[in-house]
Amino acid sequence: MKRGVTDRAMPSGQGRFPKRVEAMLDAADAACAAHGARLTPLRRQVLGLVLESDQPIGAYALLDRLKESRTGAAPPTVYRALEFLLERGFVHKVERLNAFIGCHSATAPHDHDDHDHAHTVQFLICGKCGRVQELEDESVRSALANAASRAGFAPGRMTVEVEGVCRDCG
Amino acid sequence: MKRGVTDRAMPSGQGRFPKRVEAMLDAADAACAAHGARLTPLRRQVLGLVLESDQPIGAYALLDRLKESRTGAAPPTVYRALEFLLERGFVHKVERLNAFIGCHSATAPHDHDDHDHAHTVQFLICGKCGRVQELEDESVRSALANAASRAGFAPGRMTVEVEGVCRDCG
DNA sequence: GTCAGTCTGTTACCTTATAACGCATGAAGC
DNA sequence: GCTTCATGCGTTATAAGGTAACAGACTGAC
Ligand SMILES: [Zn+2]
Ligand SMILES: [Zn+2]
Ligand SMILES: [Zn+2]
Ligand SMILES: [Zn+2]
Repeated sequence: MKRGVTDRAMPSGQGRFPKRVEAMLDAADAACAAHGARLTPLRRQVLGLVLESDQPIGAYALLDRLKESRTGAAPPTVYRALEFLLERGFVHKVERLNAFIGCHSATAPHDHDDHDHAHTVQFLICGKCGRVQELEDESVRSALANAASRAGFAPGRMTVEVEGVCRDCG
Repeated sequence: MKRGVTDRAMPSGQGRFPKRVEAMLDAADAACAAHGARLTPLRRQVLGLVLESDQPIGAYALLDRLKESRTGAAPPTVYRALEFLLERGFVHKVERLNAFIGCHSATAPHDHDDHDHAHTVQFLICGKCGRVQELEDESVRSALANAASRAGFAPGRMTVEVEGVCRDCG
């Protein structure tokens, strides 16, 4: 199916997100602009969908939502957008869940250009409610960096995921 | 295809592993016996295949090897064996790679009944050679447990995976 | 031997992710 | 204007990872 110019000029899904999400999207947009990257309508929409979910969301669940407004959406559509968003640290992948979650520090209004953070992630995964909380604990990071160094290992991306029971579900 | 009793009595793949692997298999067997668990021929074979690989190995790669001697092998065959082996801590899953690796401390001759260890794993993943080294760093574990507690989170299984460059590849 | 529980074979299917190709858009240079 | 190149996306097809469900075979207890 061919798509006309109007689809670009007036992307569906635009403006549909709650205010708090739109604010984060604007912050992400600004952060992109500052680095010569482009938060295209598609990427913005995917990021919005991830951010409005209070739980990690799978790629195919995202795809289903995308299809509501983009008739041509297919797996590569969402995976390519996710690739960009992961690279920039706007979203993270929860490996244990094969699902994606928005990063609140990367999309904070005061964009702290924390590009390294994109690749050093710590999650607390509640096995009851399914919600995931992101940590940024320096003692964990440094303990891990030290342990790696002691093993003669040059550490890069770090994934830390703890499954358990959150405060609300305790 | 139907299989006779002879296949059980003389399971293919038996005795085919290198000595160091057979020693670990015997240790695992003993550990199972001590807990009333059964390291069946299939489970032993799958564990042997995982252990003889010096890299993490995927479920379907295991399946391919299994098929060489077990004509009826299908995905559930290997996944069920892996489920058992994961539960007992004889193998771990590397989440970032969707692959499985043998645990050397769980299959050490002097079986230290480290059942908790099954669910608290730390890996150093070399992005060049693909090999994975397992850590058991207490400072990382405790830093993570503390961070979780501070967040009101009751920690359970912990997954720590660091991607980088190993000593040999540095 | 019979029974219940466990383990495995077997079929079918679902979920997650990527490869490959080509068109559309937009900026850069002539 | 017209080319040229890079990027983003649509589209099709397929790879890779994982489970459900049911039935038959085995094991150990009675
Ligand atoms: Zn983050
Ligand atoms: Zn919870
Ligand atoms: Zn281990
Ligand atoms: Zn290496």
